[in-house]
Amino acid sequence: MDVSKHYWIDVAVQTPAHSQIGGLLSYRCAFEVQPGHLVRVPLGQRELLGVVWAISDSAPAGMPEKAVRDAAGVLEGLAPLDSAWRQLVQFSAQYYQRSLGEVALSALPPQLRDLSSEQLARRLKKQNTERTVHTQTGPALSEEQQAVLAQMTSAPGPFLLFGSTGSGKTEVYLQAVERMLQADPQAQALLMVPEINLTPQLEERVQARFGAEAVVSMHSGMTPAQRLKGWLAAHAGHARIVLGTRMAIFASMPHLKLIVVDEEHDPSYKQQEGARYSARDLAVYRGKLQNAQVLLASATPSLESWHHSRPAAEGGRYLRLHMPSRIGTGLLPKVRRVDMNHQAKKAVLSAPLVAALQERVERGEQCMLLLNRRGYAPVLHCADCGWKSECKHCSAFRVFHKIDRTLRCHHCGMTERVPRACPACGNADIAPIGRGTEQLEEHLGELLAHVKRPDGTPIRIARIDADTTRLKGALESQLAQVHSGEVDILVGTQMIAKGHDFRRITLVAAINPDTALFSSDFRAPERLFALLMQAAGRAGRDARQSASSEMWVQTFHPTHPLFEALKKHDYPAFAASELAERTAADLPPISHQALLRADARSQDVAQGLLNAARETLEAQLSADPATAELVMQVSLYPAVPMSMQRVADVERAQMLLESPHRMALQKVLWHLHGVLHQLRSAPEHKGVIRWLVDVDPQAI
DNA sequence: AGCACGCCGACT
DNA sequence: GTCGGCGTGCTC
Repeated sequence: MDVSKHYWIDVAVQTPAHSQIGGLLSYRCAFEVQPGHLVRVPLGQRELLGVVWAISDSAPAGMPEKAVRDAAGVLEGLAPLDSAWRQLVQFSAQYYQRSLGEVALSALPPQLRDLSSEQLARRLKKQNTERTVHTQTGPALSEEQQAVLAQMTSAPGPFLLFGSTGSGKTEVYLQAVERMLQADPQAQALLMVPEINLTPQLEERVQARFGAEAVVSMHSGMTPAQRLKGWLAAHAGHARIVLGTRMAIFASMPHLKLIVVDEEHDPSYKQQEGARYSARDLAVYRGKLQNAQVLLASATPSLESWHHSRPAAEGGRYLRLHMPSRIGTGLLPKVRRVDMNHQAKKAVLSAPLVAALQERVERGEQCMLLLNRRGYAPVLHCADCGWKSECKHCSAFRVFHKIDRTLRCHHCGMTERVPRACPACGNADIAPIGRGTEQLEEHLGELLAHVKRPDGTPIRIARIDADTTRLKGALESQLAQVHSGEVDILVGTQMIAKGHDFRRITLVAAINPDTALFSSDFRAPERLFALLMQAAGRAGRDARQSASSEMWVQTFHPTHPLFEALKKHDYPAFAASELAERTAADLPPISHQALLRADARSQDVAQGLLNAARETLEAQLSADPATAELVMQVSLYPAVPMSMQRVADVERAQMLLESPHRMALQKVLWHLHGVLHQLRSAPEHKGVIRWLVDVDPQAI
């Protein structure tokens, strides 16, 4: 391009979709750039980093030419982001209803924003070394593993690997990566895990196999400098393997050839703020875009992926691969249900479970108890006047934490010392209701105080939940204690059920899983089943003890089909019955949903905006023959308060949109966007703080 | 979202 | 008399 005369560029900068400048901004440009280059551009008083999206020889239409400002400069030495990356960002922005710039900029390492060209040049120089992969030979594969890898060579995918816990899925990932790296000297692979806690152990294994040089990690726990370094290495193609959490789906990887999504059912793959993307769904999209193989894997797949992997003749789009057997002689633990109807009233721990725990500890084995409620008791109550420990700012109870004698709101963080007497009537007799992990730990200590380990030392009980792992490194050190055998019984929330390979645990118990059976959230049973299967997978990982390992479930509904399926470790049966219900009720994955949420000072205002938006939208769509059909295809439900109606003095309401057609839903959402802009300034909607759209919400 | 400008309360 | 509260409005 002729440098003497300027031209125009359209740039994505970080502006939210609901501001008036949600789209691309135009600048005059006197230096040479290509789409995908990073540039600095003025906006108001500041100078921002932006991504060049388009280049044009003619001035932008619709604005006076002198209103167009000059781009300040380009980040030199950085290859432009390729078109696949830009398409991924563009698709995400559109699908999840955010501005292009917001998605693009949040996909880049934050440090890139405030780096001068000189600083960047120094970084690039340091990086600029080819890195080699040193592949160690992996273990011999089972027949099932070999069959899976063979299928991956003969079909394009995407694949859903349905493999039970302990069937050796990780080894399949590693060998798939190995094969791909060897076939193509440039190829890159992306391995995703749901949680940051799970990256170190996979990292260790990947580095042991391929050498530390060629592997980088990407997750939110890294320092800004580490993030930049890893990002640059992936962007340059030097990092052959990227390992990370959901954010890694946006890593710039020009030679991407394989994406693995481990534990693909895990809700953590769905971002819950900003652009609410599903990294798992984007992985499938990105695979198509870059012609990379996509492998989703789980022992309890999401019903979405299960449904998509039905036989092709029935419309399935993924190829389902099976690995049913546990490696070695290991067996899945026996599932035992305890009918709590036949236990002492108000007992937290049933007598047979207590006896089993004692027996295991005395044999030198470890046990794990799951209770999905942290704190000591979920609510404090006055028997005299009926006062309960409500939070002033949220529609929730403050949880009693005995350890520091506080009442804490788990939603807004409001913390107060426990009152000595009832704040409403002065009665001194206030008591906790219900149990949390803290109380379970205490209670267990009392019940088993007399129990000794085989070496005669006293029993040791530990608790792991969000409260005990608040400090950095706390989780690691606590897990290490479990591994080293210092701990006999581990009590915790679901964070202990995920992925940690505890070799000596032989008994896992779910203390009170019943609430999920009758939840208003239609996905609650699916999540419970996955959690219990995953928890069961924690028991008996050591083959020598797997024959005697057990998964206990305390329930008032022992014959519930969910527990029947769990007992048989029969995910397909569970999935079939859930899918039948979803089909009958027209719920996802049969239909598609989106939520429009409004936050306001009052519930009326929040609902008012949503209902006005619905009515305006339906009127507008019906009036135009080109869009009238959409009204028939998409159901818009009346606004309702969210299940957590008030958080930190903000009232929240939501409106559900549902459609059998994904595209129709998308179109309606974009119209809705315009309608909300029209409505926002009307006086009756004063007091609206914000609105947001959640496409494919995972909880309603 | 930032960041300005702009008009009313308690402080060196 | 100023410092500063956050309400409205604009940014290629």
